[in-house]
Amino acid sequence: MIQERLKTIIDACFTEGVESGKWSAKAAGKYSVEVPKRDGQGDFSTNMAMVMAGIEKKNPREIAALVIELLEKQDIVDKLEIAGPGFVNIYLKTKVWHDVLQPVLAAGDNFGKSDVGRGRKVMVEFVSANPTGPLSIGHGRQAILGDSIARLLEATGHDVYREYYFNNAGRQMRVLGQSTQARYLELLGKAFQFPEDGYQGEYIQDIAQSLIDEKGDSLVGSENVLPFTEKAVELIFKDISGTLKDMGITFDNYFNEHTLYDDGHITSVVQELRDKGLVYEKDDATWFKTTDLGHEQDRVIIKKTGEPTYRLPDIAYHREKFRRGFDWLINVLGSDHIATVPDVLAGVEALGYDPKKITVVLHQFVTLTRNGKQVKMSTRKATFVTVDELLALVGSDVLRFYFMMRKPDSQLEFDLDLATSQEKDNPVYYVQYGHARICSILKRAEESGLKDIDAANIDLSLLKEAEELQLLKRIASFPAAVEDAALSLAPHRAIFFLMELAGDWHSYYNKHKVIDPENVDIAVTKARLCLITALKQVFKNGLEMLGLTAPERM
RNA sequence: GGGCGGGUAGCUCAGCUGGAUAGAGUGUCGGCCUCCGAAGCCGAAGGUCGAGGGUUCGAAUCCCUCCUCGCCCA
Repeated sequence: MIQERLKTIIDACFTEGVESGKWSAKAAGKYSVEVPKRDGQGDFSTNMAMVMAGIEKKNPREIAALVIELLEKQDIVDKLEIAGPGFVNIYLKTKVWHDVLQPVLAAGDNFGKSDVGRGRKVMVEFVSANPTGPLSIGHGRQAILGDSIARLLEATGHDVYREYYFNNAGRQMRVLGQSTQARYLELLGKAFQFPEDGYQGEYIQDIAQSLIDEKGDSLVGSENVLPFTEKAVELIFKDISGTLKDMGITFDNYFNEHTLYDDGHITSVVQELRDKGLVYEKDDATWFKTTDLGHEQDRVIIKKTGEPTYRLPDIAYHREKFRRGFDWLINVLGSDHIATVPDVLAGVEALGYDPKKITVVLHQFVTLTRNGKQVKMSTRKATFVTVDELLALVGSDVLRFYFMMRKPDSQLEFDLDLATSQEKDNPVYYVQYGHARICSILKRAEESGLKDIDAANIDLSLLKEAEELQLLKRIASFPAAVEDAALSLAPHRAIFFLMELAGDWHSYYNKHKVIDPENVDIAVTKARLCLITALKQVFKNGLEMLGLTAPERM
């Protein structure tokens, strides 16, 4: 909130400098206003002079002196200095920082939210796991990543729609049905043949058992695998959505690939591409002429068996997304799906849509370690750890926090021993404890008759400790941090903000008393209560924005 | 062979669109509870930012080559 204000002021000074002939307009938009990394370099600094010096081949420190001439007239500015190679360090009057509290308290639960995304309709597609078994740890990362991106976009005013895309037809499903059928027969003591590449997880037995509970042995002679497949899909989906719900994740829509066939979108995509001369037949297969679109080779879209490859429905699906009126399409995918991306982009572009409106967030895998050794996972062999198991061990907050903590590009190592045996050292508690600690103090304040603190009648200039100013600055930077995390599709940055916020608070707490029974300076106490009330709001908003709880007691 | 993503402290990882003396957590070592909650705080030690070259006032960040790990494609 302060930084934006300062940026506006600096931009005005830049323009003034251009108009008065101090420098040219070439550096417009190229300089930045930043928070310096270390103390003693101002509340903010700008590299404007160095950028201009580079363009105009002049001495940066001389230009910096000209910049200072313009900035020192600004009323929020306290002190200016030229530093290092030509930075202009800016110190603001402390009143500026005291003034941040009242707006925060007035905004309440809305503090940190913005409307930069207003009017922008965005779909986040994620999870999209076919119903062949419980969600694995990799799906868990994707679910949490996608959901937290969606939440951040909502917080910045976007109109967000969450969608889960799946396919319950095809070979995978046939094998699932056959596996269930085999277990069904096995449980009834009949002869059975388990498919060679069948699903070996115990959940298949559970599904078979519930079929027995419902229909007894009436399906023993069935040559049709469909009843088994349908039951399996039904129960697995129920399980998946239950798991998602346990993590606070819901979808606006589950989109079945099959509707693309039923509604004729598959054939119409082929026809449309054919009309554009981008489809031809060769070796009994149908090809998409991606070489015309700058790719290395053409791709098969319909195999000689008549079955489409995955590319075709993917293209048709994305055309539907565009047709449904979304301005921004975000696909959260595991890095193993990277190969599908270029074909889809080429497809929608050929169909006349703008591929730049699609952003693919690729995330690397989760590696799981137990006893210091990596655990190998496979869905089919059922040697995986499920999200359900992890949730039972550590709960939603810890799992979400851990999975949000890393940027998508990084492989994420999830140490089972650490998550289970050393819960107390978990960073999520560090942040939540910060919130609980404030609640505890506020409760105590209330018990001593200090309530209904009204910022308007409190002398906030009494907040002059270095730690207090640090907290005020951190609080003021919250909206920008949210916006940055949201627009960069990087939830981990929001997590880091919260950890830094908690660090500032815990340090302050250990150094200064909010309520000091010995030194009963009621005015200072009131000012500090005002500060931590605002701080509590930031903790709460930040945590809840990311789907985490803000506990009052721990 | 090609594509994508990694390689930063003992370990797990931040480091934004190139900025000042490269950071956090954890681990190790040493301190802090008569005091608003010690799930906390303070301090110390710990680095050839995978290697080499280039671009420039300035490179962990951008470009090239190579090494290495993961995933995908042929």
